[in-house]
Amino acid sequence: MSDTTRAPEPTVLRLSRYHCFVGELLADAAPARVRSRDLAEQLGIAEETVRRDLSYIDVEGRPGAGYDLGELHDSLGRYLGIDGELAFAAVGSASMLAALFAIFDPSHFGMRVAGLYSCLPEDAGAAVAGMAVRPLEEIGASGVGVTLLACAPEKVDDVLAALDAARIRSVLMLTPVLRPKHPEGMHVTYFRIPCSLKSLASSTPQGSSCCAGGHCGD
Amino acid sequence: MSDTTRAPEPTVLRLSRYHCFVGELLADAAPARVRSRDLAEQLGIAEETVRRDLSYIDVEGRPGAGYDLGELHDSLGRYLGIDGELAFAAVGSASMLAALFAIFDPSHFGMRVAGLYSCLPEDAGAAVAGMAVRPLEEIGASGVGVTLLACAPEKVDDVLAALDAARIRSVLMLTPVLRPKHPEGMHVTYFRIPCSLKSLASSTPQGSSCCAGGHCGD
DNA sequence: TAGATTGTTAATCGATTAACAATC
DNA sequence: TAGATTGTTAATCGATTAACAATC
Repeated sequence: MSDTTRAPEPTVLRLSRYHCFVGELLADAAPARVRSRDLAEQLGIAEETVRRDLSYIDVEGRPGAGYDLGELHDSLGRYLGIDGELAFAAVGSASMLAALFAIFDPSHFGMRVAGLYSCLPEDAGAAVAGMAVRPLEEIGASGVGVTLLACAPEKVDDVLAALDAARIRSVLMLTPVLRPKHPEGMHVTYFRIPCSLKSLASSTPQGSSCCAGGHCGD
Repeated sequence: MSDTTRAPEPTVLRLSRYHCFVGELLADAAPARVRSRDLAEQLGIAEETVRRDLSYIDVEGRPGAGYDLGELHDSLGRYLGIDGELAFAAVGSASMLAALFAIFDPSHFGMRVAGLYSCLPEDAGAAVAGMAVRPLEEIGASGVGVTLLACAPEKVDDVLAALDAARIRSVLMLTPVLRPKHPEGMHVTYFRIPCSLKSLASSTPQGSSCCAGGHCGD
């Protein structure tokens, strides 16, 4: 029922999980409706949490019958600022990009690669998954807002500066660096591989949980 | 001052960041002491949070003079269950492993690769960074507790089952899958690349924040 | 209508921040 | 001692869970 206040960060992360999940249900020609309980069970969270989360977006559930899949997917996408497919750029060596898209198929999640970029001269002319790898300098022309970054650690500061110059505000950072030089106003999500491995070392054997993350949420 | 209760998840994640950071300070031959304020500034958190976090581990700060770097590092490592270097295994194609260790040097974070494993027959005999890539079936012999997983999505369930059989309790999962078959009692941290990219799409241009999440914390 | 599930308010839980006495 | 910073208690903040009236 579209709460006026902005959803908190953990909620936004779950909303994007619902978006992925509902998108898959639609592709699978599943029943036309889902209940908060279904979502909750599949994603391992409480059903009250699902309803509370959905209260931030503009969708009407039907008491007794749940939510219409199509409406829910559209509304989630609208809230997340995704118009149809989410376009994003990726930066890294050609071999990193190839390895990455071997484990992550954007089309499976309703996403689309808007451009591939490398800062290595030897990657000039390379192609990954049928797409040309361009020099990083050209990223400004991509018109993209979100970027996945997996370059060598010593290049991170330069790449962030280049992304900032290209007016890219949002970056998902896979390369682990302790203290990157953070351009003003840029929103960077860090996947801290070493930190997460270390914190796993300490964890008592129990059920799952996420990143993100912090940010990550489960 | 070593609180008896177990530290909450967000705290554990920060403790592992302190461990990385203090480890780097030690390697840099920095001054022999740090104050909670220094840690807080460098990692972008409040200094009260740092002190509260450190109250869970067995270290004594000196009022007016902060913490001894060596003591702090040892105590953090002890709490996290890291004896010297943290050994971990990595699972993925040889090309994925090569790309990964090009952006992430474990030795820089006080970590050590205990073994590399692939489930692809064509990777037999391959080597990455001077280390042999072994068939996944041999992972039981590694004796390792923590594993980084970046295999193809269709292999995820099989690999998780193999890790479970090898008594590995903790996994950091890089491959995005909506609903992996989760072996009982296994602790899995998910880096959800598509979800994080989607939630970045919605984010208003502001300062940084983490993962993973969530789990990630900043 | 009866049954089921939503949307929302109130209660709980947990983590972060503030404040300050203890102390090196 | 005076100055600075720790360790801890209390206050705040925010998110999750529980409960239930509204409603399809």
